[in-house]
Amino acid sequence: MITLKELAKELNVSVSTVSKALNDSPEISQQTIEKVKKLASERNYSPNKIALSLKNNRTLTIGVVIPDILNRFYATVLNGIQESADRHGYDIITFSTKESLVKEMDSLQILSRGTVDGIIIAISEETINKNYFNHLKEFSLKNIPLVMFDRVTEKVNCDKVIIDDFQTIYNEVENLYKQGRRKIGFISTIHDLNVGKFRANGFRKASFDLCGSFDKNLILKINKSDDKHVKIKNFIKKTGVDAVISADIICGVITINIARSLGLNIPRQLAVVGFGDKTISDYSTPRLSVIEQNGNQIGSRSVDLLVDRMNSKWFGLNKNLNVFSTEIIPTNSIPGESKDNT
Amino acid sequence: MITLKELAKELNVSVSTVSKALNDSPEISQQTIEKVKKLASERNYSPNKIALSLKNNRTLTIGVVIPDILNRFYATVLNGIQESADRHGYDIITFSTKESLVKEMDSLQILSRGTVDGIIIAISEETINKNYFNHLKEFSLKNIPLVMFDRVTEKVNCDKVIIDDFQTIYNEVENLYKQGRRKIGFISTIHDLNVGKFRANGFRKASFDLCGSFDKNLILKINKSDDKHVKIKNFIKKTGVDAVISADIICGVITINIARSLGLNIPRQLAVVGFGDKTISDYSTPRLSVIEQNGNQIGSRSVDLLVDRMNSKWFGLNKNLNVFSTEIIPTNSIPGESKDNT
DNA sequence: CTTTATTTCGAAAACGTTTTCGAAGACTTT
DNA sequence: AAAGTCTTCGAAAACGTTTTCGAAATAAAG
Repeated sequence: MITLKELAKELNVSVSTVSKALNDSPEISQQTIEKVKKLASERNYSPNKIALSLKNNRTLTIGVVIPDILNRFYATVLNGIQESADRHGYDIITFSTKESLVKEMDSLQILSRGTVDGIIIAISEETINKNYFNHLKEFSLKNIPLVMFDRVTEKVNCDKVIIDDFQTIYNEVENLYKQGRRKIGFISTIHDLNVGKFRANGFRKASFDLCGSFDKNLILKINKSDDKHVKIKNFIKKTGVDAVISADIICGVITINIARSLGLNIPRQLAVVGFGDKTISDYSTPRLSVIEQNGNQIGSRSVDLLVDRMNSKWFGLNKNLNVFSTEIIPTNSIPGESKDNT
Repeated sequence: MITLKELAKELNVSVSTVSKALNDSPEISQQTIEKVKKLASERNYSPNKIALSLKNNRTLTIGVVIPDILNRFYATVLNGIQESADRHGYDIITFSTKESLVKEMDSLQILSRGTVDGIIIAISEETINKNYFNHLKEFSLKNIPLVMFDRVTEKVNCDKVIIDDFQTIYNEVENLYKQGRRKIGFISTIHDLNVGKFRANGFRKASFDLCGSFDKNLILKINKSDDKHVKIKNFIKKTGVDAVISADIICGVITINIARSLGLNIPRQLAVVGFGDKTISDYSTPRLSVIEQNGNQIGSRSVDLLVDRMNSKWFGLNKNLNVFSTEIIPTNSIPGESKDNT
């Protein structure tokens, strides 16, 4: 790495002159500006980002903490964050907590050592279960901007980006009902998370509102250790559902495959809708109809909110720093062939 | 962020004393050490990483550049990199180039501004097609350690981590042949990449060696704009293959689904093997048998090699800095039910 | 020719650390 | 009591920038 000092020495001028010349300061004559720039470009000089960060108390870096990078949804959000951060001139440094509270605390600890200007986070499953949020609250105190997405909690005061899980599922049930489905099932692998609960609640409420009653057996909870194929097969056979909404996409695809191996025609005898990412719908024949949570947009908006807050922190735009917003990103219905498209 | 200076002021000692006390220097009396540590922990002090980076000329950060974070293989490698970097005490800063040469150059440009100690990269498709590697060669000159994985090129001198695409496919063809398959097909969506070419070559060579001849029609090339479902359906019908190896996993799953919709029994009438990630095999019924390239291990080993090289750079271990190694990570055969398991 | 204004540059401080070196004080030793 | 030895701490430099302020040199004005 070539430094200002080396350039200065070679040109027999001072470091300050070189710095000013490269920044087109009016203090420096055109002649020396050109001289300096010429050598700088020859030597491929570009300013050391670490030194700048130290000087400006600004790293132009965003910290991102997600529960699992192998989860496609979070990868998509990360992708959206990347793109938006890039647009705003920020780099990102990522941590994947593997759903562990300890790892989450470690990650935040590292990030609070001056390496980032702000943080975007979706909290881990363990954090939610243990109901422990002190490590997050500290950031408000330290005055480090924080944005939570997807996995949020009202215990922490900050900007948030979420989808309306309840309403989305509610609407989907309603939609299937209008298409004549009367025995609609719900499959969930994430009933422990609040997003999972919201989705299940949306399902329950819609069932009540539409049918006047609600059959508990129409909800299938699958745990991590369960054999999904077996449980889904039994569920279909036992309940005789004519439509299934899956709270995650994998079970949606599996449901299609199993239903077909049971000789059911899709979507005539069984409609299937999955919650998740559209690209995975390709994996099934017929293609799974999906309710997509727009991960890219969630990531992108999170960055926007964060950048807004960082700017008002630094440049003191007249914004009330104690008022936080919660943004709801709409879901998209991506038509496949696993349900009637109306 | 609380600083040494503030602690020093509050304790009426010098900054150097505080620093030494926190680092348990023998120069400082036990009494003051305790006094300092007490206040430091009260104030939740931890040293500013940026300042340390500047002082030590070491950021303890690794730059990672991948073609697409939405590609599950690269996400898995990134996951392996995360874990291993964590073990070694490094943070990572990530860039996703979207297969674009320009983005790749931009990313490397940013990373060469002192933010990272070393770089791990899989080059983009465009970079390969345009055969342009100057931006990578510069790193050798700048003496920044570089490790390439998966998408590598012999044009750049550095450590590399790859799998043996050729041999892996060769072995798989041989295996299927031994199981009695005589009309083995090969489906590829990545024929432009060198890894894709290696795989195709392995297929060709094995076909030659085993059958003494090679039928060009048994290779199906699918382009991005093609409808995979249609092309694969036609391929199966036209060629009458009794086994299919897919160079990527998505087409493997699709092949299973289409074959079944054509009334073929899997694996009796058609064996299917896919190259890729095992978790996706869950998406098909029967489960796809996969050849897994161990992304986690590829990532983990890349970090190991990089850390090795960074250490020998700083601590001058007697290692020849001009000798680079290429590590080949073995592939795993993950049994599913889409071929005979022998 | 002196004074003033303008142009052009350099010295130094600052960001937060660690580390080298010197100094002051206390304690031993003759 | 003088000289030497520890113990304990502080001043200053360094990492690579930018920026403020002062200084020198040149030009313009009287």
